[in-house]
Amino acid sequence: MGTTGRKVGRPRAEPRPDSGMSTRDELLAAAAELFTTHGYAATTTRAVAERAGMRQATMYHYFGGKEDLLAELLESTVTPSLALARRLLADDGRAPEERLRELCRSDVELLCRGPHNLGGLYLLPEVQGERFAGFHRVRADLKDAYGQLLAGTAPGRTLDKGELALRTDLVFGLIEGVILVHRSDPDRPVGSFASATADAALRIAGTG
Amino acid sequence: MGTTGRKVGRPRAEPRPDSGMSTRDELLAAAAELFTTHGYAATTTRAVAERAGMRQATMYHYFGGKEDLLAELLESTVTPSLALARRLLADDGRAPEERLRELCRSDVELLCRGPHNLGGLYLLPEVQGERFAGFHRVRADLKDAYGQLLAGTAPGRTLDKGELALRTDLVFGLIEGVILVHRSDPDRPVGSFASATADAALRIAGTG
DNA sequence: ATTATCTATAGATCTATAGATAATGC
DNA sequence: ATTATCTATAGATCTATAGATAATGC
Repeated sequence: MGTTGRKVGRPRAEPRPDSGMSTRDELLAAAAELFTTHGYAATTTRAVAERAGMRQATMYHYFGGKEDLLAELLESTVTPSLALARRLLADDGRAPEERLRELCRSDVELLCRGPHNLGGLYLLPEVQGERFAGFHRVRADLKDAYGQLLAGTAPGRTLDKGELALRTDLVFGLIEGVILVHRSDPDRPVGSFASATADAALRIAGTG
Repeated sequence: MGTTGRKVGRPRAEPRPDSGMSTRDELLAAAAELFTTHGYAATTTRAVAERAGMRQATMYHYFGGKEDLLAELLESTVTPSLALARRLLADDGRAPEERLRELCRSDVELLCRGPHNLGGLYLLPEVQGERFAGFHRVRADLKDAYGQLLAGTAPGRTLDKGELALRTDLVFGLIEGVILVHRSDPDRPVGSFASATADAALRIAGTG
């Protein structure tokens, strides 16, 4: 269990310095990079495996196939966001506006940080398939959390249900739209952009 | 030149009622449907051709390959939008806010109307490739038009260049984000949604 | 003995081209 | 003669499995 590479098993055909990640995580990282840049269907299992430093067939020791890689990546991008949303919903001590702003800011950071545009996975057409129901459930829960925070935001005026749902969609759309903005300009400084987007979200919410 | 189908050339193996469209347009329509639902790489030339009612090889009589189909579809979705933006920019008679609102509303309608989610083509990862430089140029021009209208919108306060660019990105991101909103709820009534989105855009622009 | 990896490959595609064919047009 | 289509196919993949191999662990 030292810091040097695992030694059990046949050695790789083309050895590499230890990345520190597990082989499984190396495969996920390679898939993330290739899926976001070339797309899911255009990425071959061979490309993923060799980017991760092994031969094509070896991938099947860790994953049942390409779909499993995408499913796991998708859920890993949206799960931390839902966790934060739940914490914020439970936090009575702060004004709903502040909590909504923080959720927006954090999500923009999540979508824009990281080596590859991981958020870009949302854009893949394959994601619509019900093979990825797990992801869709988590995403729906997250959107629901946005809606609840947003509802608490306008105590003065009463918003009817339809109006509330519409504003939730617009705010959620703005945040997910960030993926496209980030794709067309990946080098933008993230921090100030996240704050500005959160401000814009609050203006859409109606508490400007 | 009657309204009945063209008769020249070998008949199709599986005849169909005349759709009224040219064969070329039938191929484009088939490609639009399949690209938006299954993605570009996952769509085979055979699938496109057969959806359009002919055998795979016949497609090559009309297009050089799959890429040509996507390039033409992409440009056709963004070109009408740029045309409207240019008309609005030239129209001194109306307030910039009103013109920006109309551009936003029209773009949301364009992205949401139509049989398939044509706007969904923007989301395909392949689109980033420089093979589609034509599309990117038109899209950049469109974004520029948004920026110019937005600049005219705030005559009171002076926005510095960076602030203006940021707001343009946010407004443009909101509009393109509509593609994602529409994808997750395709049956929403478009008209009122377009108006609401345009209002939200103006709030982001700073002229609420 | 267990493990992680390798090599090899069957079977199933998919794209693009070559060349034949069945209509109309002249 | 021209045209739109067809059939057939070469060549290039790609996925997933079978089975061998080269390490460590006991």
